[in-house]
Amino acid sequence: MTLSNAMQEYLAEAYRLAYYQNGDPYVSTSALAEVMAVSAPAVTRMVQRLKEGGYLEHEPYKGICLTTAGEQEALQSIRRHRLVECFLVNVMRFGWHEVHDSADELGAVVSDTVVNRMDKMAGHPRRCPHGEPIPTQEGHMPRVTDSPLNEADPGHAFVISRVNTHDEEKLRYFDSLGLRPGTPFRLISRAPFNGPIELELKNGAAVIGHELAGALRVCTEEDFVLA
Amino acid sequence: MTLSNAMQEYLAEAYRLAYYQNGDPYVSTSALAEVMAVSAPAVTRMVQRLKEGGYLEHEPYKGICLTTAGEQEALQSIRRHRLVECFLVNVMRFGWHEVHDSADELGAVVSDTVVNRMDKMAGHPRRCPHGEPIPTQEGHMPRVTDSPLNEADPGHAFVISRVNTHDEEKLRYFDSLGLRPGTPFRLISRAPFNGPIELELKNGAAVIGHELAGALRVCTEEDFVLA
DNA sequence: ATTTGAATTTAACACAAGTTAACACTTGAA
DNA sequence: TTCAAGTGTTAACTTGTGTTAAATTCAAAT
Repeated sequence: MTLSNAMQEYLAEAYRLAYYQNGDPYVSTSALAEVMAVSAPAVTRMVQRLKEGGYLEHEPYKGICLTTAGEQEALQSIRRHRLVECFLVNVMRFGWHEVHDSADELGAVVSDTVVNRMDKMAGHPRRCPHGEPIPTQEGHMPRVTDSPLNEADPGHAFVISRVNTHDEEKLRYFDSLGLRPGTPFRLISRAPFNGPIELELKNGAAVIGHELAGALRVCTEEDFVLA
Repeated sequence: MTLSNAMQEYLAEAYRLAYYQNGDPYVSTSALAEVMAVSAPAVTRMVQRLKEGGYLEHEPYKGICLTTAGEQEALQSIRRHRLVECFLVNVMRFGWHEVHDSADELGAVVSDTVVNRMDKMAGHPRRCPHGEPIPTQEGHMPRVTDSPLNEADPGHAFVISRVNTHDEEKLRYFDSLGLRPGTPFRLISRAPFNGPIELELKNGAAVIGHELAGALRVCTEEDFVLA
């Protein structure tokens, strides 16, 4: 069976959801509907088709779980998307906070030849502009070790690892504060009861709310370089 | 009314057909079906929808004819396509003979922002890699004056203006002979009865058949630079 | 002037992907 | 233990784009 673009997108999103919700590998169909901005029944039916193709398991009323084949398709799709993002930012000089939608559209159509050329021109990046790791051509997703900023230990030095939102407004705000993947900083304090979080950047301090901080994942300087 | 990608493609192809078949402005639906690689009824129905939108006139059993609105849409679409081709060739260093299909897919999805950036990075080109003129952002198609190589006067100097085929094999062959848009040469002779055509290039001679020569359009050195 | 064959249009149907509305399952609390 | 609330699935319809088969129109040749 040949996978349509829509099918690949479903697989990719399912993978992303499973990847973030560490623990059980099941993803609910409604979560998928949410991220795909689509109705729940649409998801259920697509899930059935993908199941017939052997790309996932479906435990009714419980959730879905990608098979190896499905995972591979998802990884190829994610790779395309992230490399396109890198190309748009590193080569075409768009802002890292404004490329997600364009990359979505382009990622769906570019041929492997073009993607590989983009990869080369972007300097064989290891992470996308939002800090997410880029799967290898062989379909392996690098592991990253990081944690949400609102759970990190005060007093230590960190680096922004990933910025985990596609909300354009939030991204612009982070960018304006100088908070981008790779930015080093020191975590001064985290006020109790989900209070504000105080950071010290290279040039100046910054304070952000607890919730917003949840979108930022941080790690140590050494951990930032991927294995 | 908002135009789907398919609609834009129909308009663009209709424009191209009308542009090449100088003389009457009517384009037959079967010609459209041919170039779109689609059945005739599909064309007829789409033509009706586009007519309702005011993008073309339809004289049943005779052919279609774009309105000003339809022409503008077509030109925007053609512009996108050709700029993407230029970007793939000038910036990403693909061969001019291998980019048509990729450009088709990409041209359908890139946003205006991205196209304009591509335009800039490609050096604001005046012609696509096959020599076709690029419509302006305001929707004006530059006129080019050239004629088929198999009708040109022997003994004079020319420049390849356009290479008028998408057949990958032919393009590769032209490329291997050094016959590309912009290549200067002298037309030595044209054998009678549609016989072979003899050219003198910068480094060496070349001989090509009458029919193949029909795909090459040539002009004088001065005419090659667009107004 | 008819006829006949090619070109064109109409009609009927296929299929992918979406929607809303109605029905089915699970589960926590009375 | 049962049942109301919330989730998940099935069914029926919509839209966009394609198909093939049948009918229609045009025009050229007898």
